[in-house]
Amino acid sequence: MPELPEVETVVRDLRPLVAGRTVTAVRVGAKRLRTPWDAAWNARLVGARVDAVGRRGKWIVLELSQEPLPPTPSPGKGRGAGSKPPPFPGEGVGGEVSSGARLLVHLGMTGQFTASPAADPPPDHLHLVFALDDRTELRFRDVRRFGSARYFADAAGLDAHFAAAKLGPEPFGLDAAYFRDAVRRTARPLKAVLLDQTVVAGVGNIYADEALFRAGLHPGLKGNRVPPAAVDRLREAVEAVLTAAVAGRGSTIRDYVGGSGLRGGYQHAHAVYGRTGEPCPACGSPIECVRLAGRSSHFCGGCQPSVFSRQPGKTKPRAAGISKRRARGPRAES
DNA sequence: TCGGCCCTGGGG
DNA sequence: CCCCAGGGCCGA
Repeated sequence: MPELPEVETVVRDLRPLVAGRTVTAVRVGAKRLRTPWDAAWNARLVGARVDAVGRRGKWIVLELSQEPLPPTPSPGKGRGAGSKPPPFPGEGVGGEVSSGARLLVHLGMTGQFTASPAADPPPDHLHLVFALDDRTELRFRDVRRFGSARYFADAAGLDAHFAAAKLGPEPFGLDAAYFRDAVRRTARPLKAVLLDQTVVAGVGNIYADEALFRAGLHPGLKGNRVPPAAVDRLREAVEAVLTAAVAGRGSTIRDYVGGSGLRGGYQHAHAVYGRTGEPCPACGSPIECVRLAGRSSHFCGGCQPSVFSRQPGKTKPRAAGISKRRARGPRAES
Protein backbone atom coordinates (compact mmCIF):
# COMPACT_ATOMS: atom_id res chain seq x y z
CA MET A 1 0.00 0.00 0.00
CA PRO A 2 2.28 2.58 1.19
CA GLU A 3 4.35 4.93 -0.80
CA LEU A 4 5.81 8.09 0.60
CA PRO A 5 2.54 10.04 0.90
CA GLU A 6 0.83 7.24 2.79
CA VAL A 7 3.80 6.73 5.09
CA GLU A 8 4.09 10.46 5.69
CA THR A 9 0.41 10.58 6.59
CA VAL A 10 0.83 7.76 9.10
CA VAL A 11 3.79 9.57 10.63
CA ARG A 12 1.95 12.87 10.91
CA ASP A 13 -1.05 11.15 12.42
CA LEU A 14 0.97 9.19 14.94
CA ARG A 15 3.22 12.04 16.03
CA PRO A 16 0.76 13.85 18.30
CA LEU A 17 -0.73 10.56 19.46
CA VAL A 18 2.40 8.77 20.61
CA ALA A 19 5.22 11.30 21.00
CA GLY A 20 6.11 11.57 24.68
CA ARG A 21 4.35 8.31 25.56
CA THR A 22 6.10 5.37 27.18
CA VAL A 23 5.86 1.75 26.13
CA THR A 24 4.44 -0.38 28.92
CA ALA A 25 4.19 -3.75 27.19
CA VAL A 26 4.90 -5.47 23.90
CA ARG A 27 2.81 -8.24 22.43
CA VAL A 28 3.86 -10.30 19.42
CA GLY A 29 1.66 -12.36 17.13
CA ALA A 30 2.41 -15.91 16.12
CA LYS A 31 3.02 -15.44 12.42
CA ARG A 32 6.30 -14.01 11.32
CA LEU A 33 6.71 -10.88 9.27
CA ARG A 34 9.34 -10.36 6.60
CA THR A 35 11.80 -9.62 9.37
CA PRO A 36 11.27 -11.94 12.32
CA TRP A 37 10.72 -10.16 15.59
CA ASP A 38 13.44 -10.86 18.16
CA ALA A 39 11.87 -11.50 21.56
CA ALA A 40 14.88 -9.87 23.17
CA TRP A 41 13.66 -6.56 21.83
CA ASN A 42 10.64 -6.62 24.11
CA ALA A 43 12.64 -5.94 27.22
CA ARG A 44 14.46 -3.10 25.50
CA LEU A 45 11.22 -1.49 24.46
CA VAL A 46 9.31 -1.71 27.71
CA GLY A 47 9.98 1.50 29.57
CA ALA A 48 11.23 3.29 26.49
CA ARG A 49 9.74 6.63 25.65
CA VAL A 50 8.82 7.69 22.13
CA ASP A 51 10.72 10.89 21.54
CA ALA A 52 9.91 11.40 17.90
CA VAL A 53 8.15 9.87 14.93
CA GLY A 54 9.75 10.30 11.53
CA ARG A 55 10.03 8.93 8.04
CA ARG A 56 12.80 8.03 5.62
CA GLY A 57 11.62 6.97 2.18
CA LYS A 58 8.84 4.50 2.87
CA TRP A 59 10.24 3.62 6.29
CA ILE A 60 8.72 4.78 9.57
CA VAL A 61 11.22 5.57 12.30
CA LEU A 62 10.38 5.92 15.98
CA GLU A 63 13.10 7.52 18.07
CA LEU A 64 13.22 6.10 21.57
CA SER A 65 14.93 6.95 24.82
CA GLN A 66 15.27 5.20 28.13
CA GLU A 67 15.51 8.17 30.44
CA PRO A 68 13.98 7.59 33.83
CA LEU A 69 10.47 8.90 33.95
CA PRO A 70 9.54 11.78 36.21
CA PRO A 71 7.83 10.59 39.40
CA THR A 72 5.23 8.28 37.96
CA PRO A 73 2.72 8.99 35.29
CA SER A 74 -0.76 8.19 36.44
CA PRO A 75 -2.15 6.05 33.69
CA GLY A 76 -5.58 6.88 32.47
CA LYS A 77 -5.17 10.58 32.87
CA GLY A 78 -4.90 12.71 29.81
CA ARG A 79 -1.87 14.76 29.12
CA GLY A 80 -1.15 16.72 32.29
CA ALA A 81 -1.82 20.43 31.97
CA GLY A 82 1.61 21.45 33.19
CA SER A 83 3.53 18.73 31.43
CA LYS A 84 6.02 19.68 28.80
CA PRO A 85 4.73 19.16 25.29
CA PRO A 86 6.42 16.31 23.48
CA PRO A 87 9.12 17.16 20.99
CA PHE A 88 7.83 17.52 17.47
CA PRO A 89 10.62 17.10 14.97
CA GLY A 90 8.83 18.35 11.93
CA GLU A 91 11.28 17.11 9.37
CA GLY A 92 11.25 13.43 10.05
CA VAL A 93 14.52 11.76 10.76
CA GLY A 94 16.93 14.37 9.53
CA GLY A 95 18.15 17.30 11.57
CA GLU A 96 18.85 17.06 15.28
CA VAL A 97 18.12 13.56 16.36
CA SER A 98 18.90 11.69 19.51
CA SER A 99 21.38 8.86 19.40
CA GLY A 100 19.01 6.54 21.22
CA ALA A 101 17.23 3.41 20.13
CA ARG A 102 15.08 3.22 17.04
CA LEU A 103 12.04 1.25 16.01
CA LEU A 104 11.93 0.82 12.24
CA VAL A 105 8.67 -0.11 10.54
CA HIS A 106 7.88 -0.84 6.92
CA LEU A 107 4.28 -1.33 5.82
CA GLY A 108 4.97 -3.56 2.82
CA MET A 109 1.86 -3.78 0.68
CA THR A 110 -0.92 -4.07 3.23
CA GLY A 111 0.57 -2.88 6.50
CA GLN A 112 -1.31 -0.64 8.90
CA PHE A 113 0.35 1.15 11.82
CA THR A 114 -2.18 2.87 14.02
CA ALA A 115 -2.63 4.32 17.48
CA SER A 116 -5.83 2.89 18.87
CA PRO A 117 -7.58 2.81 22.25
CA ALA A 118 -6.48 -0.33 24.06
CA ALA A 119 -10.13 -1.03 24.68
CA ASP A 120 -10.85 -1.40 20.98
CA PRO A 121 -11.23 -5.04 20.00
CA PRO A 122 -8.10 -6.26 18.25
CA PRO A 123 -8.52 -6.72 14.49
CA ASP A 124 -7.48 -9.84 12.61
CA HIS A 125 -3.96 -10.02 11.18
CA LEU A 126 -2.61 -8.08 14.13
CA HIS A 127 1.09 -8.88 14.51
CA LEU A 128 2.61 -6.38 16.91
CA VAL A 129 1.18 -4.35 19.76
CA PHE A 130 3.02 -1.72 21.74
CA ALA A 131 0.94 -0.77 24.74
CA LEU A 132 1.44 2.84 25.79
CA ASP A 133 1.03 4.52 29.15
CA ASP A 134 -2.17 6.31 28.20
CA ARG A 135 -4.34 3.28 27.50
CA THR A 136 -3.67 3.42 23.81
CA GLU A 137 -1.81 0.93 21.69
CA LEU A 138 0.42 1.21 18.68
CA ARG A 139 -0.79 -1.61 16.50
CA PHE A 140 0.88 -3.15 13.49
CA ARG A 141 -1.55 -5.05 11.29
CA ASP A 142 -0.60 -6.60 7.96
CA VAL A 143 -2.66 -9.05 5.95
CA ARG A 144 0.03 -10.11 3.51
CA ARG A 145 2.93 -9.85 5.97
CA PHE A 146 5.25 -8.18 3.49
CA GLY A 147 5.81 -5.54 6.13
CA SER A 148 8.48 -5.57 8.79
CA ALA A 149 9.42 -4.09 12.11
CA ARG A 150 12.75 -4.15 13.87
CA TYR A 151 14.61 -2.58 16.72
CA PHE A 152 17.99 -0.86 16.66
CA ALA A 153 19.84 -0.17 19.88
CA ASP A 154 21.19 3.10 18.54
CA ALA A 155 20.98 5.51 15.64
CA ALA A 156 24.17 4.15 14.12
CA GLY A 157 22.56 0.75 13.68
CA LEU A 158 19.70 2.30 11.78
CA ASP A 159 22.04 4.34 9.63
CA ALA A 160 23.95 1.19 8.77
CA HIS A 161 20.70 -0.45 7.74
CA PHE A 162 19.88 2.35 5.31
CA ALA A 163 23.43 2.46 4.04
CA ALA A 164 23.42 -1.27 3.34
CA ALA A 165 20.24 -0.83 1.33
CA LYS A 166 21.83 2.12 -0.49
CA LEU A 167 18.67 4.06 0.20
CA GLY A 168 18.63 7.12 -2.05
CA PRO A 169 17.86 10.75 -1.23
CA GLU A 170 14.43 12.07 -0.37
CA PRO A 171 12.48 13.35 -3.37
CA PHE A 172 11.87 16.81 -1.94
CA GLY A 173 14.50 19.34 -2.90
CA LEU A 174 16.28 16.68 -4.89
CA ASP A 175 19.45 17.92 -6.53
CA ALA A 176 18.75 18.52 -10.22
CA ALA A 177 22.20 17.53 -11.44
CA TYR A 178 22.16 14.35 -9.40
CA PHE A 179 18.81 13.28 -10.80
CA ARG A 180 19.72 14.15 -14.37
CA ASP A 181 22.82 12.01 -14.06
CA ALA A 182 21.02 9.13 -12.40
CA VAL A 183 18.38 9.00 -15.13
CA ARG A 184 20.58 9.62 -18.14
CA ARG A 185 23.28 7.15 -17.22
CA THR A 186 21.02 4.13 -17.48
CA ALA A 187 19.21 2.32 -20.27
CA ARG A 188 16.46 1.23 -17.94
CA PRO A 189 12.95 2.56 -18.55
CA LEU A 190 11.93 5.67 -16.62
CA LYS A 191 9.40 3.65 -14.70
CA ALA A 192 12.11 1.37 -13.34
CA VAL A 193 14.29 4.32 -12.41
CA LEU A 194 11.50 5.95 -10.42
CA LEU A 195 10.77 2.71 -8.58
CA ASP A 196 14.44 2.26 -7.71
CA GLN A 197 14.76 3.27 -4.05
CA THR A 198 18.50 3.79 -4.45
CA VAL A 199 17.86 6.58 -6.95
CA VAL A 200 15.09 8.33 -5.04
CA ALA A 201 13.45 7.09 -1.87
CA GLY A 202 9.70 6.95 -1.51
CA VAL A 203 8.21 6.66 -4.99
CA GLY A 204 6.12 3.58 -5.70
CA ASN A 205 3.90 2.30 -8.47
CA ILE A 206 1.06 4.79 -8.12
CA TYR A 207 3.10 7.97 -7.93
CA ALA A 208 5.61 6.86 -10.53
CA ASP A 209 2.75 6.58 -13.03
CA GLU A 210 1.20 9.85 -11.91
CA ALA A 211 4.50 11.72 -12.08
CA LEU A 212 5.28 10.39 -15.56
CA PHE A 213 1.86 11.53 -16.70
CA ARG A 214 2.41 15.00 -15.28
CA ALA A 215 5.76 15.20 -17.00
CA GLY A 216 4.32 13.97 -20.30
CA LEU A 217 6.83 11.13 -20.46
CA HIS A 218 6.15 7.56 -21.52
CA PRO A 219 7.06 5.12 -18.73
CA GLY A 220 8.96 2.92 -21.17
CA LEU A 221 11.39 5.62 -22.32
CA LYS A 222 14.99 4.64 -21.69
CA GLY A 223 16.66 6.98 -19.25
CA ASN A 224 19.61 7.64 -21.52
CA ARG A 225 17.32 8.74 -24.33
CA VAL A 226 15.59 11.45 -22.33
CA PRO A 227 16.76 15.05 -22.78
CA PRO A 228 17.97 16.85 -19.65
CA ALA A 229 15.10 19.31 -19.72
CA ALA A 230 12.63 16.45 -19.71
CA VAL A 231 14.40 14.84 -16.76
CA ASP A 232 14.05 18.13 -14.92
CA ARG A 233 10.35 18.11 -15.70
CA LEU A 234 10.10 14.62 -14.30
CA ARG A 235 11.87 15.59 -11.09
CA GLU A 236 9.49 18.50 -10.62
CA ALA A 237 6.52 16.28 -11.41
CA VAL A 238 7.58 13.76 -8.78
CA GLU A 239 7.82 16.44 -6.16
CA ALA A 240 4.52 17.99 -7.18
CA VAL A 241 2.54 14.79 -7.19
CA LEU A 242 3.96 13.63 -3.85
CA THR A 243 3.19 17.01 -2.31
CA ALA A 244 -0.38 16.89 -3.59
CA ALA A 245 -0.81 13.32 -2.41
CA VAL A 246 0.44 14.13 1.08
CA ALA A 247 -2.08 16.97 1.19
CA GLY A 248 -4.73 14.45 0.20
CA ARG A 249 -3.62 12.04 2.97
CA GLY A 250 -2.45 9.44 0.49
CA SER A 251 -4.32 6.95 -1.67
CA THR A 252 -6.49 4.14 -0.38
CA ILE A 253 -6.93 1.49 -3.04
CA ARG A 254 -7.93 -1.18 -0.59
CA ASP A 255 -6.09 -1.53 2.70
CA TYR A 256 -4.35 1.69 3.45
CA VAL A 257 -5.33 3.71 6.49
CA GLY A 258 -3.48 6.52 8.25
CA GLY A 259 -2.17 6.48 11.79
CA SER A 260 -5.59 7.15 13.25
CA GLY A 261 -7.35 4.62 11.07
CA LEU A 262 -8.66 7.05 8.44
CA ARG A 263 -8.56 6.17 4.78
CA GLY A 264 -6.77 8.35 2.26
CA GLY A 265 -8.46 10.57 -0.28
CA TYR A 266 -5.99 11.07 -3.09
CA GLN A 267 -7.13 8.04 -5.09
CA HIS A 268 -9.89 10.25 -6.47
CA ALA A 269 -7.29 12.56 -7.96
CA HIS A 270 -5.38 9.89 -9.88
CA ALA A 271 -5.11 10.81 -13.54
CA VAL A 272 -3.89 7.46 -14.86
CA TYR A 273 -3.20 4.92 -12.11
CA GLY A 274 -5.91 2.25 -12.13
CA ARG A 275 -7.82 4.06 -14.85
CA THR A 276 -7.10 1.76 -17.79
CA GLY A 277 -9.57 2.40 -20.60
CA GLU A 278 -10.92 5.60 -19.10
CA PRO A 279 -10.43 8.86 -21.00
CA CYS A 280 -7.34 10.88 -20.22
CA PRO A 281 -8.36 13.91 -18.16
CA ALA A 282 -6.21 16.10 -20.38
CA CYS A 283 -6.81 14.87 -23.94
CA GLY A 284 -9.51 12.23 -23.79
CA SER A 285 -7.45 9.41 -25.22
CA PRO A 286 -8.04 6.11 -23.44
CA ILE A 287 -5.57 5.36 -20.66
CA GLU A 288 -3.37 2.42 -21.52
CA CYS A 289 -1.64 -0.13 -19.34
CA VAL A 290 1.60 -2.01 -19.98
CA ARG A 291 3.91 -4.15 -17.88
CA LEU A 292 7.20 -2.49 -16.97
CA ALA A 293 9.71 -3.38 -14.30
CA GLY A 294 7.29 -6.12 -13.31
CA ARG A 295 4.54 -3.64 -12.48
CA SER A 296 1.41 -2.37 -14.19
CA SER A 297 2.18 0.97 -15.75
CA HIS A 298 -0.65 3.30 -16.68
CA PHE A 299 -0.24 6.14 -19.12
CA CYS A 300 -1.93 8.23 -21.78
CA GLY A 301 -0.78 7.42 -25.29
CA GLY A 302 -1.71 10.91 -26.41
CA CYS A 303 0.03 12.91 -23.69
CA GLN A 304 2.94 10.52 -23.15
CA PRO A 305 4.31 9.53 -26.56
CA SER A 306 6.94 6.84 -26.61
CA VAL A 307 9.10 8.89 -28.95
CA PHE A 308 10.30 12.47 -28.90
CA SER A 309 8.71 13.88 -32.04
CA ARG A 310 10.43 17.24 -31.59
CA GLN A 311 13.75 16.02 -32.94
CA PRO A 312 12.72 13.21 -35.27
CA GLY A 313 16.18 12.96 -36.69
CA LYS A 314 18.06 12.81 -33.44
CA THR A 315 16.09 11.27 -30.64
CA LYS A 316 13.96 8.32 -31.58
CA PRO A 317 13.46 6.04 -28.67
CA ARG A 318 11.45 3.05 -29.71
CA ALA A 319 8.70 1.76 -27.51
CA ALA A 320 10.51 -1.56 -27.53
CA GLY A 321 8.95 -4.78 -26.43
CA ILE A 322 6.04 -3.45 -24.51
CA SER A 323 2.97 -5.64 -24.55
CA LYS A 324 -0.42 -4.12 -24.20
CA ARG A 325 -2.54 -5.46 -21.42
CA ARG A 326 -6.24 -5.90 -21.14
CA ALA A 327 -8.23 -2.71 -20.94
CA ARG A 328 -9.08 -3.25 -17.34
CA GLY A 329 -7.45 -2.19 -14.16
CA PRO A 330 -7.90 -1.99 -10.44
CA ARG A 331 -10.50 0.59 -9.59
CA ALA A 332 -9.93 2.85 -6.70
CA GLU A 333 -12.07 2.40 -3.64
CA SER A 334 -15.39 4.07 -4.11
C1' DT B 1 19.11 -6.10 -14.68
C1' DC B 2 15.22 -8.86 -14.38
C1' DG B 3 12.21 -12.46 -12.86
C1' DG B 4 10.65 -14.93 -9.03
C1' DC B 5 9.33 -15.12 -4.52
C1' DC B 6 7.47 -13.89 -0.16
C1' DC B 7 1.82 -13.85 1.52
C1' DT B 8 -3.41 -13.33 1.67
C1' DG B 9 -7.69 -11.87 -0.18
C1' DG B 10 -10.71 -9.99 -3.58
C1' DG B 11 -12.65 -9.68 -8.05
C1' DG B 12 -13.71 -11.35 -12.82
C1' DC C 1 -10.56 -21.22 -11.23
C1' DC C 2 -7.48 -17.61 -12.59
C1' DC C 3 -5.24 -13.29 -12.15
C1' DC C 4 -4.32 -9.19 -9.72
C1' DA C 5 -2.54 -6.09 -5.86
C1' DG C 6 0.69 0.73 -2.75
C1' DG C 7 7.10 -3.48 -1.82
C1' DG C 8 11.64 -5.30 -1.22
C1' DC C 9 15.03 -8.82 -1.54
C1' DC C 10 17.63 -12.54 -3.58
C1' DG C 11 19.63 -15.26 -6.90
C1' DA C 12 20.26 -16.51 -11.84
